[in-house]
Amino acid sequence: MRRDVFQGIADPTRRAIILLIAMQAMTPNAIAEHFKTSRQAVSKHLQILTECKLVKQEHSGREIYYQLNGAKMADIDKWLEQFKKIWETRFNQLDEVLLTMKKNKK
Amino acid sequence: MRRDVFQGIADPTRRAIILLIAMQAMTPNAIAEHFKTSRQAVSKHLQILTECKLVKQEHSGREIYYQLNGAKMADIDKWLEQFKKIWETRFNQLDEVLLTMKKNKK
DNA sequence: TATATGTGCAATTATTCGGTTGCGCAAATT
DNA sequence: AATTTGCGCAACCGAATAATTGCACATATA
Repeated sequence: MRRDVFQGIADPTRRAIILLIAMQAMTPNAIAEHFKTSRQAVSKHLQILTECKLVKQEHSGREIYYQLNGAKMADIDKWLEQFKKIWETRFNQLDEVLLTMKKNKK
Repeated sequence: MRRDVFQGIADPTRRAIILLIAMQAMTPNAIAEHFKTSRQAVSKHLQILTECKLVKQEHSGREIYYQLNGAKMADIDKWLEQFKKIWETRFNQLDEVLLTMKKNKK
């Protein structure tokens, strides 16, 4: 299944997990302790987060530390950037309109 | 049903709709023309976007113009801000570590 | 070696999601 | 007044989602 970042952050539990491991890389068990759901459920969320590259694994013996992939978080920022540009353009157009009005006035 | 912004932007069609009306407010029919889905399907997406306040309506006779609520888009930006702060803190801590190492060296 | 621990994976279930179709209603058009 | 147009709403359907439970397997620990 093809996942994207926006699907990754859609679930509130997953956003909480992201926030947790943003501060410190953690194992599934350690993460699960912070929630009232089972470890397996957390593991599934981690799988989804891994699929959309929001999270990276680091193996250490039998433990697996999950850590946030900051670069992928930037994808969201990038998407938002689009709208900032659109709004800027809007304002520029508004400026032009005002300028034209001013010209026609005199 | 309680919706949040992240659920709103989770679906690719909805993101496309958001982008469309970001440029110009549009009616459901006009929006639907840009996709291969039915008007009713688009209407459902608009309903969801309205529920999470990402979109506002403006009635004009029997037509309804949907426009983007930029303020709500900022919610996403706000959420991302958290992580930027966490990362900054991380870097500051790294600075401290390097500083401590430097001190111990001499 | 036997046991405990950390993990992923498969099967199951209830719920939600995205879509279609059909309908009713109010506003425009004829 | 009759018809067309734009819209929301409800019923329905197949697919995806989130969560639970049970299991298998590798790595520590006794």
